[in-house]
Amino acid sequence: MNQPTIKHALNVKRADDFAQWYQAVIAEAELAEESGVRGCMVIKPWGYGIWERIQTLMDAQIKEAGVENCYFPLFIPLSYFAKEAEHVEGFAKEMAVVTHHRLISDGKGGLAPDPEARLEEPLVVRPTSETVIGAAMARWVQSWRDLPLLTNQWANVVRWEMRTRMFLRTSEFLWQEGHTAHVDEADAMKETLRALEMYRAFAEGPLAMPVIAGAKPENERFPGAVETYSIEAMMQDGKALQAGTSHYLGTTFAQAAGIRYQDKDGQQTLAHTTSWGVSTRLIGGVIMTHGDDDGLRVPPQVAPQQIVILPMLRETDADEALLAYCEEIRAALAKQSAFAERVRVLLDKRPGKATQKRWAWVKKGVPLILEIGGRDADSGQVSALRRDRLWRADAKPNFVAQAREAFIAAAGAELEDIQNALHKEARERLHDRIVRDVTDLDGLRAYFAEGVKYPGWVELGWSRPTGEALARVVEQLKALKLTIRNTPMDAGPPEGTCPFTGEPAVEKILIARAY
RNA sequence: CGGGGAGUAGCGCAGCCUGGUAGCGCAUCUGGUUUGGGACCAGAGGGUCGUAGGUUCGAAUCCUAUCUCCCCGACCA
Repeated sequence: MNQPTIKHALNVKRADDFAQWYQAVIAEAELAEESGVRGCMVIKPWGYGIWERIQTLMDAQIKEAGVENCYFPLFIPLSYFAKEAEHVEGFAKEMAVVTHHRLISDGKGGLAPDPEARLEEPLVVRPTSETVIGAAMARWVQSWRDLPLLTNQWANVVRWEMRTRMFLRTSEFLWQEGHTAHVDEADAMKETLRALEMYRAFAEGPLAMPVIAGAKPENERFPGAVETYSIEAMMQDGKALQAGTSHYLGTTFAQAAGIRYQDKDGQQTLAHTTSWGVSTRLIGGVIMTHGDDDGLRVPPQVAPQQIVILPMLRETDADEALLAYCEEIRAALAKQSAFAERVRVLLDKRPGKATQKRWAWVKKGVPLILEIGGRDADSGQVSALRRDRLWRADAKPNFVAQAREAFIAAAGAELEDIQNALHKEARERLHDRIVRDVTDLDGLRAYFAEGVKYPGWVELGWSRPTGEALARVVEQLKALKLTIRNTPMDAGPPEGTCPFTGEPAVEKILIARAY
């Protein structure tokens, strides 16, 4: 018996070369491309459309929480950074610096910075905005009545990374950074955890990307933070991706910027601040969570288009009637709802065969494709292809012919079903690949042994060493190319002893290879 | 930033060693034949060979510098 062979849309498979597959998806789905500038990318309409969906949905949630959007400058005076030693040390190695404000001819037909136009104080291109927002907060906060002060900005930031990967680590990236100031630790911590929970729910919901929320170990904290929390997602190659962070900054930045308020007793008191963010890295997470050997699969909630209609044009007089039929269906679908929003549907009228255009949309990962021909129009039907169930057992595309009205009525529910199916698949993978029976270093070594292709994560109890003792643990793990991801919020109490120190375990941690 | 690899048509590549008018496949365009599931035939268009210098009568090819990308490492809220 001949097993039918599926002819996949990509020529690189995940199992053969995951890194190359990742890049193939980005190229073939037209998400982004190289820009000619080191570490920077051009985000193309389909990729940016996903980012806009992320922005739209998350911005609503940020506002729901009472946080207001602002915009702060791209350029930060160098002296702002100098005020907080730990913070500047954390970012010093990767900052872009503006030193001149004018160019002159270099006499060889080119241009060069004008030595006469050197800035008295260099400006740093923001790697993050704690310092400049802190300075503003110091002006805005006078009284306990001004707190909490809840701000957010959507912006680009620059970090001069040594090694870049599209969406995962680029020199310039887009993000949202929330910055808040509070009267005390309790209120600031509450906000820190609110943001973390917002990210967790956002990843699990609109992105259909299961994550583990937890506290970062001391060595992975944001420079200047008292406590850092993260959500960690598992990619299909078993590596962890830090997909969002939330920091309780204590009074570190309040001290540096002078964010003080007069409390109810009339005392000048330092505010407690937080910061939290997610970035275009989320798109990298979506790719590596949901992509398959035919390209991307975009969760319907963040898909720029949820349904694409491909008329089977034949360059005859019949085309006009077919397009009219398709347009009726488009208009009817656009009135349907999914996820409490209008369905986003595109009638792709571009000339060309439906069969050719289909594969472009498959690679882009649009959740539903409708191919409609004259016979469908005559019989009042549509042929629907779900991106998450692309192939039939006989290795042909899994088109399902349905009565037009029935399809339209069920379209919203079907999109929600696709969203759930993607989430379920990813959630099962995550849960299957977190192992809990590894209790010592040999076990770790065996689990993450070379040649084991897609390991997952290990959850184990440890004694939470600090300082030098923690540094030794980090070294040991580094030798195995492993990192501590976080202490899951809901892991429960640990048992036994710490595999690193031999002391009683006090909490559970996740250990994984990471992006 | 260290080690390795690579930049030639939109994409994938050959040509380079041994210098002599730029090639293949896919895609694109035109015509024809087909067409309810990733069509076929014929013809055509498209390239400052990453960039800048140098050697040479002549450079994709040799030399130098530089930019960008990929892999490994270091680094990485």
